[in-house]
Amino acid sequence: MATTLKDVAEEARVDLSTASRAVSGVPGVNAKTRERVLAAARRLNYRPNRVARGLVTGRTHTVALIISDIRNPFFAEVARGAEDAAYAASFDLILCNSDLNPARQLHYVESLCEKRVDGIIMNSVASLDPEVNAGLVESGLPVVLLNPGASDSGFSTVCADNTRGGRLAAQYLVDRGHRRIGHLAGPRGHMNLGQRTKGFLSALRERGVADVNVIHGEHSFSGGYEMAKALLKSAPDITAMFCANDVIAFGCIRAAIESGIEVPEELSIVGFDDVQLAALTSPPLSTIHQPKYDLGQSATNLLLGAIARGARNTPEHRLLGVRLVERGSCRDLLTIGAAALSKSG
Amino acid sequence: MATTLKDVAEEARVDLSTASRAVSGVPGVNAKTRERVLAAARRLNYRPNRVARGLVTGRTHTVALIISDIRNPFFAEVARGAEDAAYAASFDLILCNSDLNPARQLHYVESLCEKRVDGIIMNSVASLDPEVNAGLVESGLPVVLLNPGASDSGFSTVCADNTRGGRLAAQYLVDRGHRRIGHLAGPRGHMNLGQRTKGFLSALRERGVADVNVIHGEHSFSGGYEMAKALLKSAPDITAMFCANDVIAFGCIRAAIESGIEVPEELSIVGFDDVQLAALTSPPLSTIHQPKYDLGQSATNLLLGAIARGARNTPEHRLLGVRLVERGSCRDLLTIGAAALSKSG
DNA sequence: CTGAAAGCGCTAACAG
DNA sequence: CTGTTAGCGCTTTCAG
Repeated sequence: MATTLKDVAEEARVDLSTASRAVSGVPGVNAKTRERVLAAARRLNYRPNRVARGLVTGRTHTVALIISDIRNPFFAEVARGAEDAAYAASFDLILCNSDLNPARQLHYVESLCEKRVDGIIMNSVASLDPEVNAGLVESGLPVVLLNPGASDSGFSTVCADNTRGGRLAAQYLVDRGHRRIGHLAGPRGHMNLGQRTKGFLSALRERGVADVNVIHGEHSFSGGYEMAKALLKSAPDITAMFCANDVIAFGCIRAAIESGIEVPEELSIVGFDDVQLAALTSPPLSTIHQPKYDLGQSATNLLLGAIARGARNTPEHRLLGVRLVERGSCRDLLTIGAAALSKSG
Repeated sequence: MATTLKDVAEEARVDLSTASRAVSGVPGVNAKTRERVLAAARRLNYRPNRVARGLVTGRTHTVALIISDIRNPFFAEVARGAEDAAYAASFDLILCNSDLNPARQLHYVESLCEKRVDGIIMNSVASLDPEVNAGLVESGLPVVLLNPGASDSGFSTVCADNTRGGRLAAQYLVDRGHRRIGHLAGPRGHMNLGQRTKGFLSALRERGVADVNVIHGEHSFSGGYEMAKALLKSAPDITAMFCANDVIAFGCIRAAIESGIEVPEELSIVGFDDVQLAALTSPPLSTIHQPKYDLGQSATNLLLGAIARGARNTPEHRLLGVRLVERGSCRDLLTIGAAALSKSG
């Protein structure tokens, strides 16, 4: 069917091995012969078969990215950073959506190993069987985690400073006079979101704020909507809400609107991620910014480095900075004018 | 290094080929022997090498999706539909972002061919070299296009009824009294967006509306922002704007806000796609809904079918329905109250 | 610098 | 039902 290297070799009247050398560009080949082979290849419209090459070299020039859902704009941004880095190095990127489902994640990991991808970037699901995890480490397949990672997981990690982000949110809210606060935390056991919660709560505690309602749920638009509905009902007197990510915050805004609660007049909301559309919601969302594209790019470059090095490397851990972006979703309770206005309204 | 089928065969004291049959689950194997092989495989923690298998079977169980940018929420939705369909069939999905750059798209297509992916789903870039295109068709590699496609391209296509969507937008605006209209069309030569423009303009013409300003640019947030700025300056008297997609519309809203133009009071805006966050902007965006997830899923299933069938099939063309979703970004100029209000304002 | 030969790990006729 | 024998298309020693 397709023309093979053998055809090219015959056409150029050289041995298969010489054709191989010429085509893959290794040094020791006579310039004339090489040109002859290349010409023959062009004439026959030759396309090297990477599968065959992969079988002998043991490298596929392919990496995989396992995330929960590409529809979350945060991950879209990460994926783009990852793909750009992969593309720059002539690698391809396999995209996997796990929905945080351990079974689905496991399926991906196994399938990817069988396909001999050169490396994997993923959010470790806490519930990934420790035995499988150990097997993965032992297999020597380069893996970069997009979360802080269990201290000893043995993998490299790249993630934003979630704890600090959580603290920033707490500080911001408390500085503006909020004392009865809600927190939409997302799924239990999620490492990144969990750190945000941890940082948020500890900063709150340090500031003597004890009245905080934490609720868990899915870290999606509808999850945010549902958590907000529930919390708004069980604790109607809260004045501010910290959402573990922007998409949750969007769901929260929607829930507030439907409940006739004005944002930020009656309820202040802080998100996390600083997704592009955070600037476009009504009101625009104040949120913790993290470098999403860089996260994907950095993780991929780290992975690519490990692959190139070949040998088992000592894990490296990168922590990327965060900052608060102030927009219009929070009210300052300490500003007299605003306070008076609200009391009278 | 990794344990191979040969190891398993030795461990189970059978021939390599028998081990192969047992592992790949072909019928003619004694139940006892099969169990013995499977046990050995488990004991040795055997992982079949799909690369090797791929070399002999000629199938990689991998398909690719080439889009312009995964950060466009429309494509994130499409990609998820595609990945779910692939996952359901035990295929993997390689994600490629072309930015509509012909060189980058070409690079992907060649690289994917060399990697022997089983099929490709993509937005054909008009400027993809016709010769390359022909070569692709001739190669017999299954391809599904996410756009109407040049009549004769020889590929299957799956896309929304863009023309009808454009007509819907025109009708809606005209019915509400708009006569001086702008259109942010996106990049020249883009097939999907081009059809929207075509449908929009022809419906406008049929209704006797001649005063329409069309402007081209990138089909991104910043592209929308820039096109809107330019158009708002050159034709400040327009009362409505049809944006070729939602992301453009978001940029348009931002431009209007910055120019002190109120939406929808002074400027009505209609988008296209009905991206999830269209409901959350201020004001919420009225837009043409298209089934994004289904698009990706349907395209993938079509592709998978072609792959399974093996032989070259006659191209199939699927056109998915659209509908207008009315939200808050358009004003009805024919409503007396509103009109009076605006005149006095 | 080039050719000969071996083999990557697996499947697929073909005999027995 | 199982073993024998060829490869899939390519890289990579090893000689010459």
